[in-house]
Amino acid sequence: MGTRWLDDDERDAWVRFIAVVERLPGVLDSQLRRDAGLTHYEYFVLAMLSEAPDRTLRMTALAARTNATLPRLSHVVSRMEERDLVRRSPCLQDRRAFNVTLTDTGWATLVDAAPGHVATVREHVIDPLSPAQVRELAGIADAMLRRLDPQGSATPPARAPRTGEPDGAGEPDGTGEPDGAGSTGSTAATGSAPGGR
Amino acid sequence: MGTRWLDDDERDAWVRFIAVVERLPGVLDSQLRRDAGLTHYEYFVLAMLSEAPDRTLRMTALAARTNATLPRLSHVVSRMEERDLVRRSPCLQDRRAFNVTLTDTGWATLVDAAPGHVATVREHVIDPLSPAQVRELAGIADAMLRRLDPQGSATPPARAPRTGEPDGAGEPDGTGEPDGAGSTGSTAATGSAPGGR
DNA sequence: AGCGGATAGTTGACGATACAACTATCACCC
DNA sequence: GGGTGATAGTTGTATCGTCAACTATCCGCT
Repeated sequence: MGTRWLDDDERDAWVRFIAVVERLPGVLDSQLRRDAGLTHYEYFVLAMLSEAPDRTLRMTALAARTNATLPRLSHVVSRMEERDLVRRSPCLQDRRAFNVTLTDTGWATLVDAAPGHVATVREHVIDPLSPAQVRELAGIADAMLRRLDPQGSATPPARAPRTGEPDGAGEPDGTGEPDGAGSTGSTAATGSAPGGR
Repeated sequence: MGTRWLDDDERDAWVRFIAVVERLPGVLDSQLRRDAGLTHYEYFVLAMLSEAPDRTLRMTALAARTNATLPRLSHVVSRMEERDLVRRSPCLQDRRAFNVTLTDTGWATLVDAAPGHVATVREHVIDPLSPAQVRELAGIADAMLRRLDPQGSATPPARAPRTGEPDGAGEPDGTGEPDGAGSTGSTAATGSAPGGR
């Protein structure tokens, strides 16, 4: 069975796409590192936590939402814990598990970093595209994700919570909102994160 | 001046897109590492060289085509040289510069690796898309690339050779084709590379 | 000539990631 | 009620990439 090589359209799309995939992380990392002392991955961890109920997520769930492996997340969380950006606490329901919570320092760091980061994302990704292209891109990325992430663990806030529930699933505190900053703060933190709800 | 946050369409596109950007390299790397003992970046270096005239490119040109920094390329080439995949030789026209040439071993390694790699690219990137989406993707990636790489150094084979000409620009040997395998081999090597000419 | 700034590339140290073990707990079930 | 397999997470090592010097060469100018 011969290999199905890429035709001209396909090769053209692939070469450009892989160039973006290779170059974009470096751009995101260096802007955040320079302006906020964070890697893009660390930023994303903060953003995901900021949108979670009670600003808390289990390691496994956080790893899935941040598109990373568990060992990688574990190392990153250890370093972030030393900088007081997040805090680990044992999960009461499952003694193998840990919850990770955003600290006030982490929240402040995120709010600080968000405008510059969003500007970078706009400059390099969103603004060069027409509104129609932005919608196309969502569809295209979604199609790829179904192969790259068959469980759909990257964006679970939309569906049934199959696994990785944070501690105390039925938390008494009904306000999903973080204290203090109100909805403005939440949007700021989001920056590059899913629309939560 | 307030930050322009992302609206719903934009955030949706961004979150899915960044998930692909984060996950895809790992998938490409582990397939190639498992089946051919190469990283994706090393594969790409081999592929770019295989399409260059005389299978040779200067460091700077190769770095641009492979979307990498010069220090990174330098380290990678050193390792690949030890494995006899490529060879460095001083550039006669410019004594600061070096040419990198694909060896026969490197060519064979590339030909070996190509089918599996292309299959992976198809599975995760191309085949999930409709033909129309493939064309859309080329346009979208192109628009982003104009910001990420304003000089357009990623795909220069189409335009004027502003910099980084390989040694002996007017090489006597007129056949751009590698020896042996003919056009089939060339296509195989291409795999994930630009259509050269 | 020869000086100054830019370009080509290398090197070393450090930081971060992947991968493979390993521990501890859970869930099932016979 | 104890064994078995799966799950949650950590840790150590080896590798890879980035960043900041540093060397060598080239180009333009006076």
